[in-house]
Amino acid sequence: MSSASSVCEHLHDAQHFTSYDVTERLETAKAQCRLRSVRFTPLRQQIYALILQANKPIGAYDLITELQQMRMTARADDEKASARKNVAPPTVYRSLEFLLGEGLIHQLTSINAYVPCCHPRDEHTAAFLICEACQRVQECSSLPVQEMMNFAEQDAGFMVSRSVIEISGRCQSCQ
Amino acid sequence: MSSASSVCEHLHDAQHFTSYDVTERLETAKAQCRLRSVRFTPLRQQIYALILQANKPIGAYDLITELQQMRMTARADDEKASARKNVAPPTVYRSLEFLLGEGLIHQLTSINAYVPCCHPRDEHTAAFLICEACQRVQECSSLPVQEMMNFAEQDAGFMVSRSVIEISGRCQSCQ
DNA sequence: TTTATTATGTTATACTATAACAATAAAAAT
DNA sequence: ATTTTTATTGTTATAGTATAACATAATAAA
Repeated sequence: MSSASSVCEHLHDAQHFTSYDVTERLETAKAQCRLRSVRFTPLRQQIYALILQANKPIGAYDLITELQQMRMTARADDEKASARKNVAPPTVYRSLEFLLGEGLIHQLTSINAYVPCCHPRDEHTAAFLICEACQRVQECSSLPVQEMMNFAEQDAGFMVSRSVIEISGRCQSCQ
Repeated sequence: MSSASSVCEHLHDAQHFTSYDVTERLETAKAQCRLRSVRFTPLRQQIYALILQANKPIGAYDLITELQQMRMTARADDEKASARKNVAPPTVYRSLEFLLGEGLIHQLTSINAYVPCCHPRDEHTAAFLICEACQRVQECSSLPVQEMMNFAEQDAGFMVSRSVIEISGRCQSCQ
């Protein structure tokens, strides 16, 4: 069985494809949140957009920096550019929590970073292949991952509440 | 196929068994380090012993605290108990690095803690089942884990350098 | 014994994340 | 429409985890 259908890269190196992708995904996310009647606020959208645009795992404090820059340039248009305040950690951590809860992003615990989810629709246990060279991340929900979970639940009698499956190394194109 | 042989709990709740175990493991580790001609210094032994005795994942700063107490009580015998200095983070982190390198312990990245390895001999990719109720950790090198790695290497063409497979939940006896 | 190497001590700091409370904005109820 | 309630964001402070850089001490090699 080919694994192609169960692997999804988060980086698409053709730039036009990437930007198109972001808009589309944002719209999809908006629709999804409307359906669930949860509030996809401007802040949450901004942070989701930043994660989508990053094209690689992005850390919370990187997001803070980027948000800060967005706000600075936004205020520069106004007269009152002096009043630009800092973005504090809770501001982004709370939105990250929301996005994680809605299944729009994944947390990469082993490298303290976040990536968009490539199948935001359904609940799924995912494994991640993290390339240390090009920073690309492949999200896998393939058979072996499910077998791992089955092993835990059936053979070990374990009731899973959270799984962290993260494999670092070099991806195919970086060898 | 039974999974019993591929699962190893780190907590043995009969106390006498635990203490015996620690001594034995320490001796085994000493022998192993002698063979490899690496230095299993007193500090490293102390830290390894603390991790063995903990019977559950233990954090770096917990180790610092315990080390500090060990040194305080040790100095209390001396006259010069006043000169007891703090144990600083690098002191334990360096020993942890050593123990990880020698395969004597594992790092649980998702909970920032460390456990003894139950098969210190051979190189192995391991998964961990972490019980959030009783804190016990099961280390698994079973088939599904190997299949995960095979999937990454063969299907995805990935060259693995590090793997983090940590599943949290409730173990069989805690449901 | 001297020299080189390895390990530990020490100080400072970076990085990641959360607690607690205040202010604001949106939704629900009246 | 206005009040009341709820949810979100701002703000300040701090907790928790880890490493850099350099000094000292202990061990191994020459």
